[in-house]
Order: sequence, then structure tokens, then C-alpha cells
Amino acid sequence: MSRKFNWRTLERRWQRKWSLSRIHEAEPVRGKTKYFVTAAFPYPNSPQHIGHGRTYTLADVNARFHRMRGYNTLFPMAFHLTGTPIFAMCKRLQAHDPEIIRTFTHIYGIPKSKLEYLKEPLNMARYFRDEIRKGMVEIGFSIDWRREFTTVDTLYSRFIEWHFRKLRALGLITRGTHPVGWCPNDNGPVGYHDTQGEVEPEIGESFLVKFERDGVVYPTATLRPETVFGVTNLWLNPTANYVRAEVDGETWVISKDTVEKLRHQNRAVKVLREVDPKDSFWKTVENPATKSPVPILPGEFVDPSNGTGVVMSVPAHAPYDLQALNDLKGKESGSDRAAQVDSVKPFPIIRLEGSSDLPAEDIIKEFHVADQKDPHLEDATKELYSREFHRGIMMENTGTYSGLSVGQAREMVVQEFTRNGKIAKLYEIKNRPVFCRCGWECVVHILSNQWFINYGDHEWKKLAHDCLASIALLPEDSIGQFNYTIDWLKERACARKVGLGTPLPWDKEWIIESLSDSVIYMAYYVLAKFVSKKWMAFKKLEKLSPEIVDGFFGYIFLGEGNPDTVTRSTGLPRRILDAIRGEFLYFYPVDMRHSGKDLIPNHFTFYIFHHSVLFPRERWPKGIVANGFVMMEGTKMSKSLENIIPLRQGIAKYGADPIRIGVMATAELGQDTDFSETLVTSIQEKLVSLMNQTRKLGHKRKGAMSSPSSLDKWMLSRLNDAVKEATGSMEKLRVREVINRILYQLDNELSWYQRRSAVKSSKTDNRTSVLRKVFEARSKMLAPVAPHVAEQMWHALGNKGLASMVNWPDFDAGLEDPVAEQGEWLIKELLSDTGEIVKATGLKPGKVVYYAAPSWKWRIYMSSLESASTAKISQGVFLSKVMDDAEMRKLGKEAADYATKVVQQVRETPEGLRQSRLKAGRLSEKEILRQAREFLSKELKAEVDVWEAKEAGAYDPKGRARFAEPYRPAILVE
RNA sequence: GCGGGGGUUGCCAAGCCAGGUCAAAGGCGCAGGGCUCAGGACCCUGUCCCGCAGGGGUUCGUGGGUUCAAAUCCCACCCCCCGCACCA
Repeated sequence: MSRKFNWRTLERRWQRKWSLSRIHEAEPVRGKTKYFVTAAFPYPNSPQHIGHGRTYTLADVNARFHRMRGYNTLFPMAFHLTGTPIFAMCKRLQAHDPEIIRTFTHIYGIPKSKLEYLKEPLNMARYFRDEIRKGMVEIGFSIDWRREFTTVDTLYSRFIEWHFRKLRALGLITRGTHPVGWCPNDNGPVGYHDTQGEVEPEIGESFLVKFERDGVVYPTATLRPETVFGVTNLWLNPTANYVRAEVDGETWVISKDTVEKLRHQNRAVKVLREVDPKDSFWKTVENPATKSPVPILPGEFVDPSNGTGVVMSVPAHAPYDLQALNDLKGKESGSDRAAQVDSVKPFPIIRLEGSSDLPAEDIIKEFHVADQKDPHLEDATKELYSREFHRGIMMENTGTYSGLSVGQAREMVVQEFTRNGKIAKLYEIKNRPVFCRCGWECVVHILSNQWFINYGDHEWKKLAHDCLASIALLPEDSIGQFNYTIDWLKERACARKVGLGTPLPWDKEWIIESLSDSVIYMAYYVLAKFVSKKWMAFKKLEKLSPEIVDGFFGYIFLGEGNPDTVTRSTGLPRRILDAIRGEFLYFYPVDMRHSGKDLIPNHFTFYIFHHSVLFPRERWPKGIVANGFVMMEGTKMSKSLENIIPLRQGIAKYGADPIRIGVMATAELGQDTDFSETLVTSIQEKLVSLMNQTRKLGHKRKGAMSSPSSLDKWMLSRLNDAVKEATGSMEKLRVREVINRILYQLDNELSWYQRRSAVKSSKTDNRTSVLRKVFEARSKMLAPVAPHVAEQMWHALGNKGLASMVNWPDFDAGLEDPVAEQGEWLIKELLSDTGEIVKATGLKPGKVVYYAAPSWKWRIYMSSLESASTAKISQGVFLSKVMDDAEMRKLGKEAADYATKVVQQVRETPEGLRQSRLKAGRLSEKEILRQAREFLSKELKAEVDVWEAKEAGAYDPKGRARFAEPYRPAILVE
């Protein structure tokens, strides 16, 4: 039946009502507290999928919750078009890339006929923006759509210009050189989406150590410049092509492949002539560190495209070098070179605990390396590098570096040798080869005059830390990552030459990059509402001079300058200007900003940085929540696995509310959650059954409750507890807990209530009234999470208006009923204990007898609870207190034994339970059990008798009554 | 390497910060029963081992420690995941 349920109809009905009632449109209301929620806006180069749904659903739940708690809540949305991914996608479509076509048609479900249209970047952006917006409406997000904008809107660009001029005026913009991944064919930078297989080109730093002979430099590329002291020889590949070239005024011998590489790294390279490596072999060059001569030898393992094709050999510490040297010795043995080769002897310069004088030799043995082409050699090298880096100490033969750790020595060697020109930096693509989509291999290119935002500024960092300290973070343990990021950030390139976006106002060749133009846009939502009215005044404003436009932004966002002047210069009516400024002051700052946890090391932290320096403290962000990702049936979502469900397809297939709950229900905030078909179907069933139950309760309101039974009170007390817990959890956005409490736990309690009341006489039947109360509160608490279902339930119960707009239920201390709670607890425990006995003994019970605890035990028990509530209860003190009581003394050992036992028991009872039992006071167990007799009898399928221990005439053939204790009646099963 | 998150009973996943009804919530799966013509759904019951009286034993990555008491606190170690820059 649930499968046939028409979610679409339900959703449309309520979405239409929300829209007609404009309940999501927020306007400033004087005297009413506001709550401003934002979520990271989407980038429209693909449809949103269920994973995005998690962040936005959470934001929506938060917004709806606050709305119900009486906050004037604003939740807007916009679209981020800045950058290159849209371009990249269009380019691939234009090139008829089969992979992207498959993704579009197969996963995204876009008709083939649409593809032509999508080849145009702005068309694509428009298409996916519409798609995403529709999805957000269909899943029921309570967004104020009047504030929508995109980051390429003209006025937005003016806003970003203002933002950047501000930063520059504050001295936070710097300029310098910067290495980037680059395609020599396209002549432009490459990001991961520009490469084959979408791999990010990783840039690594290596060093050129310059060996010299007669004014000719052999620049050897290495990651370990500190080992220069242990060099025995250089290697050139005898089969590779080398050239002699003039590089920045020096004469270098390098592999042919190196020429272009150096040019991309801003070196002036003039090739003089090709050289045969064989001409260099057996000659010697001077070691720049030790000044001693070392020979150049042939090594086939040398990769001419890696580094410079010139390698320094440190056989004591580099497995490759040692292996190559040994191979060479073998090859040349007996030849007239043998003596010379044999004279090349490895010697150590780093001491490594637990290693011989030749750590490289040890590791080669350890890894069972056969020759210089053995793949194990690579692993051996990595392992030794790592060991020496962490545990190695420089030896006496390294001069002033002696005694230093390898890490320290490297830093100092680089510093000192760079100063005298003997070491230079060389960048490499670490994970090479990386190929551009056009087919060319990517290289490292150094951009000169790159613009940066200087997050390394100390004052700024301090401000950012201050700002962070004032932000409520969810989950709380993400604080470490934030602090780390703030400390670690330094200069960050903030502009590129390609892509959509706003040109840098003072250097229009550069376009402000996408992570930099999206850090203060939340403020723009205020303005966007006015701009969307398309008044001429804004059209005019867009075209005014920077001074005037900056004056405008400075006034509305920072209160700078004078409104009269701004009005005069912009031509914007004073009334409008005041309204914008007023609305900004009303809604700003953002109370909670939502996104995935992947944005902590970038966007979230930038957001903090920029707000801290641009805005006064009272406009700093108040809260940040970083949620985990969504997995699909236990695996990561990925295009190649084709397990991405676009949100709209998901809604159509499963319904909006089941998806909303599906992404929230099975994991806590920061944890990744798993979405699966079985999960979402079970949620569907749950929701449908809720709606059915509500429908059965019907519209009719019954009169007031007749005197409620203990069971009724228990149910209301549980409901009240659910309200309390759900509220607390919601405040911390622990939505999983909320769902668990109001959907599942409450269901268990309801089913206990119904099971227990099934045998009750109908005279005092309050069942319907109690159930109505439960379902009414439940529909309210469900409203933020599953708004469509909640509205339906609310309506079915005969309520007018919208559940989304009523007040969230309040905790009512008056409904707390410890007596009823403890009474039911007693019965439940008793039932389960009896079952345990039945199971253990294998008896088929015909008669079950219960004995309630005698009053003297209750006195001791209650007294122990009291003692434990004020101080740590101690055996001796409590015992003597009990024995002070004449009546107890009369009971003698029996009382003492019980008192001793009870101390231990009470000590192990959790605080909350102790409190509750203390509040409940002494239970009239016998009465409670007598009332539950019929129920117990039915459950146990046996006759049930209840006595108080030692009651006159009690049936107690086995003398069990004496075991009765408070909350633990004695049991006899026959 | 640096930083962050995590390892819980068949699976998923709470609990851990604030130690004590914790053999450990909830869901899934599995088994038995009820309901039903039947299946599904739904509702009970069970699901580490032992137990003819509500009990006992052994468990929360590994090894130590603190405590009357440890999944929870401390120390050391092992394993998995994520981020480390110009990219949204």
C-alpha cells in the first residue's frame, strides 16, 4: 500500500500552500528576533544530487525549526558561476567527449537533443540553475527566492570590486611569482577538471645542485640537497639527448627535455648545441660543497625527462645510485676502466641508528632488489629517505652541519648554497605524467605578477582567531581543523586569467577566482531582494564610477559615509537606501552557515578571515556547521560508478520527505551517512503509517479528558520527555537524535501504551484524547524534518493553518510524572524478569505470584536515595544511620544486610534515575501490580496473584516473599 | 610528513566530552510466534556463551595504567578514511 502512496500529490498540495502564504519570505520586523541561515550556494555545472541534499536539508531543518520557535527566519539562496568548471564542461561537450555525454544523458537524464544548447557556458549555467532551483522547491526547502542572484550579475561584480579594493586598501593584497600546473598547448593553467582522468597536477619542489667543470655547470636535480657531501660521482644517461645551453648567463649541460621545463619556470634558456653524454663520461667535476673532484659516469636508470637528466650520486644513502654503481662495476670489470670505477667508493655522511656504514646497501638487501630496473628499488628508496629524514643525524664529514638532523641540515644547506648561487629551485609535477584533456603533458609554469590575498598577515590571523573563538561550531570537534587552517594559510593566489567572474578592478587582465569572490556574499542577499525588483535606479547604479559605487556599498554594509551624500551621488531614493541599510543591520550577521566538512580548510576559513577584517565585531558570523558526506549503498558516490542519484530523480522516485529523512537519519552530524534503497523504503512506510494513524484519529475533537489513569499520565510524561529531548537535540542540530526520538522511540512508547490499555475497561477510556495529544505534538516536531507529512498530519487532526507556522511544542514540567514513569518501569521490568525465569526454568506458568516489598525495605531504600543525593554515600555511615532507627534495630541482621546491599545498588544507579525515584517517592507497588493484574495475566497467559510480603494470608509456599525489594517484587512461578 | 576524523556485539550505527540500570539505544538481517486464504505489511519474542529462578561468564582495534567501578579517563602501539592551496 505504501508503495502506491502518491508523494507528488502530497508535496504539491503543501508546497502550493506555503508559496501562497509566502511563509518563507522574511522581512525585517521591529522587535522580533531574527535568525539568518545560509548554505554554501551551488555551482551549476551539474544537477545537485542527494549528497548536496544533506547540507541543504540540514539548513532547511534548522531554518524551519527556528521559524517555529518564533524567530523571524531568513533562508536565501543564490548561484555561484565564477570559475572554469562550466567552461571545461562545455568544451568537453563541444569536443563530443563520449564520457561527458554519457554522464549527461545516462546519469543526469538529460535528453540528447538538449546537448547542443548546453555547449554554451551561460546556457549550461542557466539550465542547471533552473534544475537545481526546481529540486530545491520540490524537496520543500523554505527558501526566500526573492533574494536569488548569481555571481556574474553586474551589480554583484561591483560588490566584489568594492570588496577587493577594500582588501587592497588594507594592505592584504600582494603580488609575486607562483608555480601552477600548466598545459603548454593550451598555454593556460590546468585544474583537475582539465586533465585526463581528472587528476590534480601536484607541484613538488626539488633542488638543483650545481657541479662545475671549466665554467660549465652540471645542475643535478635532487630532493635531498644535504647529501651533496656524500657525492661520489654524477650520472648522465648514455642513451639520452643532452644539450649545452646558456641559462640565465651560465653555461649548463642538461637533457634536451629540460629546456622547455626551465623556460616555463621563468629562466632564459638559449641552446648552444647538442652534446653527446659520452663526451662527458669519466671526466671530473667539482663538488660545490667539498670542492673535491668527482667523475661523471653512465647510468641508464636516469630519466632524462625527470629533473635535468643530470643526477648526483650518493651511493651510501641512495639505493638507485648504489645499485647503478654496482651494476657499472660489474659491467666494466676487466676493462681498462675497471680501476677508475673501482676507485669510486660509497661513503656515509648520515648516521642512522641500526644501520651499517652503507644504509643503502642494507635496504637493498631488505627489499631484495635485483638490479637498477627492479621496481622494488623505488620502494626501498622511499623507505630509506623516510628513515633518514626522521632519524638520521649528519656525520662529522659534513662540516658545520655535523650533528644536525637531516631535516635541519636540508633547510640550512638550501639557504646557504642558494645564497652563493650553488643551489636553485626546480618545480616538478610530482604525480607526473599528468595529461591535459588536449593530450599534452602538463608542466609546471611559473606565473610572474600573480595576485595574492595575504592570509599570512599576522594581524589578520589574530583577528581570524578572535572571530573563530566567537563562533559556535558544529560539530564542536572541528575547532582543531579551523585553528590549524588559520595558522597554516599564507599567500593565496586570488585571480586567474580564464573563467567567469569579476575582473580585478586595478588589473583587468585578471579575473577574481571563485573561492575569493564568495566569502562575503551572504551580505548581498539583503541587497538582492531590492535589486530583483529591477528598478531603474539600480541599473543606473551599476554603471556609476567606482568612487560612487564604493560609497554605496561602504554605507549599506559598513555604515561609512553619509546617507545624504550617497543618495545624492547614486540617485537612489533615501527611503530605499535606509531600507537596505536597515535590513542589513536587522539580518546581519549570519546566525548559522551550513556546508560540507570539505569546506573547512578553504571556504569556511576564508569566510572567517574576510569577515574578521572587513566587518565590525557585531557583524561577525555566529555559527558554522560542517556536515559529513552521503554514501550510496555503502560506497562513495562517483560519476564513474554511476551511483549518483540527482536530487530531482530521487524525489520523483522516493518522495521528498523520505529523502530528507534518509540523509539525516542514520549518522550524526560530522559523520558520513549512508543512503540506501532499503532505508528510504522503510522511511516511506513509517511516514505513511503515521499519516494513516492520524487520519484514523480524525478531525473530531473530544471533550476534556476524564480523570487520566496512571498509564495515561505515563504516556503524556513520555511525550513530554520526547519534547524535551527533541528540542535539546534540535538546538545542537543533532537531527538523527530528533528523528530517532520522535519517530521511533515514541512509537515504541505508543505501542506499549496501546498494549497496556488494550485490556482496560472502557469507562475511563482516554485513549483517543491521549493519542491526539501525542500525534499533534508529533506532527509539530516532525515539521522541520518532514514538512509535507507534518502538514498532512496536522490537517488530518482537524487543525487549521500550517504546521510549519505553529509554535514548536514547549516542555511542560507539569506533565512530568515520576510516579507514573516509575510505575510503568516496574511493570515492564517485572514482565521481563518473569519471562527470564520462565525461560531459564523451562516452566510453563499456570500461576504467577508477585510479592511487593515490605514497607521497612522501602524506608531504607528511600533513605539511601536521599543520602546519595546530597553526598557520596558511604557504607558505614549509612548503616549506622539505619540502625539508629529503633524499628530497624528490631529487624536486626535482616535490616543490616539489606542496607548494605542497597548502598551498593544506589551507588550504581545513575544520577537521573535516582532523582526520578526520589521525586516519585515510595511507590504503592501492591496497588500498581493489582491494577496491572489483568494485563500481566494476559501477557503471561497465566493466573496472576499479588501480595505484599508478609501480608497475612499470603500464598507463599516456597518462601519467596522475603526476596522482595523495592522496584523488584519477588516472583513465584508455578 | 603535518593536521583532522574514525576502529563498538552478523552488518549499519548510537554511547565516549560530564565513568556506575552497559551485554551496551535504534535500524537492517536472521529465527520463532501472532494476524492473514496466502504473501507483503504490521505486532510480539529471541538473536555473545552458559544457566530448571529474575543469575553468572567473556566482550567495545591491541597492550598497559588510574578507579570500589572503564566502551567511556590516562599512556603506548596497530589499522582505516579525509585535507594539505589557486581548485569548486
